[in-house]
Amino acid sequence: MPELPEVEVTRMSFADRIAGAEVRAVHVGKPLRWPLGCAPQALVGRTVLAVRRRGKYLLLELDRGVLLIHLGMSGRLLFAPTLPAAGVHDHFELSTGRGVLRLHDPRRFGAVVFVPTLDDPMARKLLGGLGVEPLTEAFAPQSFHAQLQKRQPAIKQVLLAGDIVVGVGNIYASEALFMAGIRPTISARRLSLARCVRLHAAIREVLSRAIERGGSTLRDFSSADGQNGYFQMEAMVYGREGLECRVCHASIKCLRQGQRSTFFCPRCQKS
DNA sequence: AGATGTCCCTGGAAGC
DNA sequence: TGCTTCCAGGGACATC
Repeated sequence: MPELPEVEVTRMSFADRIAGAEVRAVHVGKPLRWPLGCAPQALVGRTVLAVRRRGKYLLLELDRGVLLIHLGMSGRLLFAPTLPAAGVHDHFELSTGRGVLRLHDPRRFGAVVFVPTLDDPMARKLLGGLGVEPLTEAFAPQSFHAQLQKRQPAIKQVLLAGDIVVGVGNIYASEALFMAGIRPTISARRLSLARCVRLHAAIREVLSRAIERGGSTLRDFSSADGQNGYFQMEAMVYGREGLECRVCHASIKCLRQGQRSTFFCPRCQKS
């Protein structure tokens, strides 16, 4: 399940290599989450200028237009000089002068959408509601606190919504809340400034550490250069229901919030 | 408008 | 062993 770290690691693994490449052919497999938004053939002849990231979206900037790529939860990008013939789960492929970029996505929650510019309505729909980037200066403790003050739902769900801060998915939300000592069920508006400061730091810590480790959470994650240098994350709480807390040895609990599983330590994390 | 629930999809695990 | 059922998850969308 790619969260921000996995998307960023993927980006870094091929951005420099694909920059400047001209598209020579396009292959489209089964439908993804949304239609491509242009005829595949229309991409031929365009040049990839850069690969950027916004939240969990990759932005493949072309000399004319942008391809928005989302990995959904089972998506994986590969970029290599050559690749074997496309299989049943390979749903989008750009052949370029520098290699083949392929989206492999068994569950097809992913998306590849062409937009002429980022002002395009579709681009605005997908990117417009996103919160600040957690690893930039725009993510500041005071404003984070001020935003949370306006939200009634549980802090875990507010983090997942992604409209205050992007990139914190189900796994890292549980981990960051553990690191900050905050119970996932507490209403966001009830968090003191001091606790928001700790949560802010925890989110940055968890995400940046995961990026350093090469995208850590995934059992099946590999970056676009095929490095399966993934680590099974040293999760403190995620997926550890019934096991001992690594800090206090209490039994880790699991509950459902908005159809998602949340893991926490009942002793380390206070309401 | 804010909060909550539903759905998309399929591989793998668990249950019978 | 082979079937069925359940679960995972991001996030747009529908509904209250």
